[in-house]
Amino acid sequence: MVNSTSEQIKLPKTSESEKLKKIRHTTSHIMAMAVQKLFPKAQVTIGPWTENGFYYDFDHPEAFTEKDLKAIKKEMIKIINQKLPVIREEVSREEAETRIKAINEPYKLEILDSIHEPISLYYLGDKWWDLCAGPHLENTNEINPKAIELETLAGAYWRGDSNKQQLQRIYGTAWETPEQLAEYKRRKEEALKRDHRKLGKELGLFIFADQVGPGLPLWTPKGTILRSILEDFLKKEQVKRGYLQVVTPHIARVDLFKTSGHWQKYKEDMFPMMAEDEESASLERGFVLKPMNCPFHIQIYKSDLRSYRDLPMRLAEFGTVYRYEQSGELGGLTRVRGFTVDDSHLFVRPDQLDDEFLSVVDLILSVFKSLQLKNFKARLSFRDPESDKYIGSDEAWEKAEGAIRRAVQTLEMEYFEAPGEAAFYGPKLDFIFQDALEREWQLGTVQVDYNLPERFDLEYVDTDSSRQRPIMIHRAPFGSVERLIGILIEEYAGDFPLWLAPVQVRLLAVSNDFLPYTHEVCAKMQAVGIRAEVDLSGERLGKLIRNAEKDKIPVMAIVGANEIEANSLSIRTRASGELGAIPVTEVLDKITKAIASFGNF
RNA sequence: GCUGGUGUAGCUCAGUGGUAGAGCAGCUGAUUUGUAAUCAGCCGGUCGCAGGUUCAAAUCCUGUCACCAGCUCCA
Repeated sequence: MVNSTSEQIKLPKTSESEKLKKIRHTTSHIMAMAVQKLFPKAQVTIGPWTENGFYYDFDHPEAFTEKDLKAIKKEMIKIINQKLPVIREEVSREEAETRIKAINEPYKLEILDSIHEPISLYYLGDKWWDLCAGPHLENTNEINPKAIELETLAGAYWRGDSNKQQLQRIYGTAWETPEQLAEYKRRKEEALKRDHRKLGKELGLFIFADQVGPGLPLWTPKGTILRSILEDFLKKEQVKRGYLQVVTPHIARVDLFKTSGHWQKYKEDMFPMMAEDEESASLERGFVLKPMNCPFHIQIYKSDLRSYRDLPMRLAEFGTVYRYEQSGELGGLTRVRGFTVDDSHLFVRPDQLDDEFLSVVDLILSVFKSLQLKNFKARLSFRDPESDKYIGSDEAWEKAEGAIRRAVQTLEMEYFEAPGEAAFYGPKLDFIFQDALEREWQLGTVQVDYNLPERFDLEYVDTDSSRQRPIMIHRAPFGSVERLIGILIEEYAGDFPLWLAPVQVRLLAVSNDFLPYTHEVCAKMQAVGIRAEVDLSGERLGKLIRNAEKDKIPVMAIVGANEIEANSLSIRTRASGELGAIPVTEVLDKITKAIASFGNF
């Protein structure tokens, strides 16, 4: 239940509050000081704020434990109570270097190398200091010891580089008041209840089986309804827009992916090649599970000579791909090893590129609208000019990035640019969503690709009968059906809108005497395509309702003597509670209309 | 892949070296019930898996698998 007082407590992100920035920065320093007091061997590295707190990375030979966290927090409170002034001092690079060398902190020296003047140090009294740009509070006693918490331990690589030393990271949070901290904890608890892994299990949507393997979800009948409805919905939208559905196999010769370049780039991230014998294996001759659908669709395009009149050609497939994700990356439905992409590849002429791109974005936005997804960010994932992991000419990249930028500007979308996030063959427009724990995931994506048409030597015959090269647009509004469902579960907190709910109506008989009528009504509902079921458990009404509520069934229809008398149903919905008796025909009408309009009862 | 944590009945969890427990679910029986739990009985576990230490291991040690948090990666 929503607590009205706690609802009023605002929890600003760090970036929205100067005060919290100072509190968290200073608290992270206090934590580092406490750690070094208790663990003199610990070396300090960096300790920035995060949107909900802060962390500090330490190099320390022994692993910190949960017990250590308690001791560290105690020590922090002592430091706070010492009322140490926080003093800023600006020093020259040479002076900073001398002082860092004096306390033997090699990581800090590296940081010094990478920062620009002015170089500032912050002292906690005269007991401890850190190289830091601030801002900070003026005195440690401005921190409320009851408003801080050390949360969790984790490993983190120095400078985010997995080839470098792994450090120990301590995450903590700090607020202005204990009430804020309590509210923060409460919201974290709430978020945990929305976790799609928990809800997916409770609602019986999907399972994982040890014997099948990690990252390989199995879809139950209920979960399959969800998947199928989503797929059918998108297929209908695609038919309206001239897409052509295709089907391609799950495996292919490794050569296919050598031509596309995936093998060279992602060999380690693919399931191992299947070879007939050792000789074939050594010659890299064999079959692989597909990690992408594009090379298959390209083959279909190539299977015939295409005219400029055939373009744009939009080949679409719900294609299941397999990627050997690192074991530590797997989790729920958001990162799996086998997943289904609502993939399509559009082969277009250069003069069609901008319009096609716009209509793809339009499709994606309309899909999100129907799914009531609002909290997403548009990311322009461009090439990192420093990196050499991309294929293709600079000219092709510039053209592709230009097309994407023109599209978001034409549509006046809010977006941000992310250099280094491009695919190896082209830039992307990605739609980023957050899960219940505020982790970000890419769902929809549109990519402009000049490179694969080149690698596969794609052509069409132009008006002057010259051979021209088409451009490819890769696009997937859902991205991955699995990930989408994970996000939807969390977005809806398990309360699916009527058109998506695996069970739309559950009929509850007040006593077994009324079951025949209940079955009759259920059959009527099923006959018009409503997913209805009768509760046969024979429990009392209170229990039936409780179970239906727990199963998050959107519409409960209660049948007793009164309803049979009036040929009606007592309707109770998850969203609005008791609605009273409504004639059966009206109920059927309302439900079918609500489903058709993606609305509620 | 790396660091740390967790793994006990279908589910949620208790059990720190001495005979494996609870609630819910399931089954059976009684009850025939009007808007979030009717009562009673019964069933249910190689304590993730494999080694080891010990008279004795869910409990201690080693390895392994899976999951969780974070890091790294993500076509």
